[in-house]
Amino acid sequence: MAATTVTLTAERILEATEEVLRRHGPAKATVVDVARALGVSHGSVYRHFRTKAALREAVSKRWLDRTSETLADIAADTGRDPEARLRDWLAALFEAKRRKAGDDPELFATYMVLSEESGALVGEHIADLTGQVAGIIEAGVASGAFAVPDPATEARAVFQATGRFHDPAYRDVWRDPEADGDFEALVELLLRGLRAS
Amino acid sequence: MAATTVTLTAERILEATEEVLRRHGPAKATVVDVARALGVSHGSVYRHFRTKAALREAVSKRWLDRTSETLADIAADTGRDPEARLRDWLAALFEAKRRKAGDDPELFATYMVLSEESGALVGEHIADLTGQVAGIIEAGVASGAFAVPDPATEARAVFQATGRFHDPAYRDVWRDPEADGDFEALVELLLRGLRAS
DNA sequence: GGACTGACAGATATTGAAATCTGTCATCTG
DNA sequence: CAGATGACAGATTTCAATATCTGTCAGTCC
Repeated sequence: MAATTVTLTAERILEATEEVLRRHGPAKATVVDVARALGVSHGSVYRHFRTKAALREAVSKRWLDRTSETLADIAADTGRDPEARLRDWLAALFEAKRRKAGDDPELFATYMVLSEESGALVGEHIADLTGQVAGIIEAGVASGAFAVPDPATEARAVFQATGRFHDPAYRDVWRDPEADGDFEALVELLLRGLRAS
Repeated sequence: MAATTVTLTAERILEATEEVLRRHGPAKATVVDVARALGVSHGSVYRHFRTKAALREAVSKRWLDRTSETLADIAADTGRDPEARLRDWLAALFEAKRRKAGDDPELFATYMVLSEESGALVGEHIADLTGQVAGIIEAGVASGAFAVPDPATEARAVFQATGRFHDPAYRDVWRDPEADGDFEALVELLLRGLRAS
């Protein structure tokens, strides 16, 4: 009945899962739904992903990695002033999270249930991002723009201090018009703390 | 059967409600339970509090106010160095929240459901605390220890930046042994940002 | 008469039976 | 033989009946 039977790959399953999640949300999306969307039996999905949790994790990882790469581009742009880079990097992080929460609330919700069930993956993602910040701060210390004893520690502090603007738990305040002003004020305060005195 | 019939006051009801909440938690505590604990009918409770939500709110307000007063003492101690005062104030806030979350998890949970349903009360509490921080920063500006354009804005930024150490949503990380080091590093970064350069 | 009670209506929560889902695996198909 | 299937057991979710709770109020009791 089917025309060309395309091979069932992990990639195709992830694509379909994302679509199902977008439509049904994490609470109601089942692997049976995913299989139905692909026109295969759910047993076939289990050939590629050992559990439903693994599938959810893979979807979230892809999603997390996309953010990470965009930011890495900013962080790695060594031609630019470290201070401007850090400012942009933090703004890009805030903007990315805010946009994703607004555009795909259901997918975003999936990511939030993930945070609770799979600390490891999220932990790695945060370590990755913190590492990017540390890189920018190191460049700033090298150029004399910043003066701090340990860039890694400061990076952690900066990341945690800005939690309100990237932690999913705060997604509701991102819609508040005051959020942008608050963000600016906080970033300036942090930059003053990093600068050489 | 009862010995001396004591008058039923709002205060006594709050006391009993706190006890019921501590034992049953916010999800299972009913006003019938509260009435039973006091040996009265639940109709009597409604004479003092118009709704269950109002009762919950009153309990939480008392609870919030106690924290507020302790901190106000530190903030108002104008004899001391503003920098040390801010450091202590933030540490006291963190410590108070951490202790409450650990000692009375059920009461703490009550406060968390309150945050979601009654933004106004929590908003006032936060405005109060932010005001205390602003006071300390103003003193610092006056003494020349700090150099910032607008103490109120900086106070907001400081309060938001330290959210990880006082926002109930983060109660799980407060148990992490790394939390104290993270807190110290963040406070130092913020203080450097406030200091005159 | 003012504080309290308890019966009541409508809203909410609990419960247990039925439906659905997850994850496995013997079997089939190309 | 590699990949897919669908029947199955146990876990989880859904749903509707039942029980409990919230909030009101006419009436009781000092």
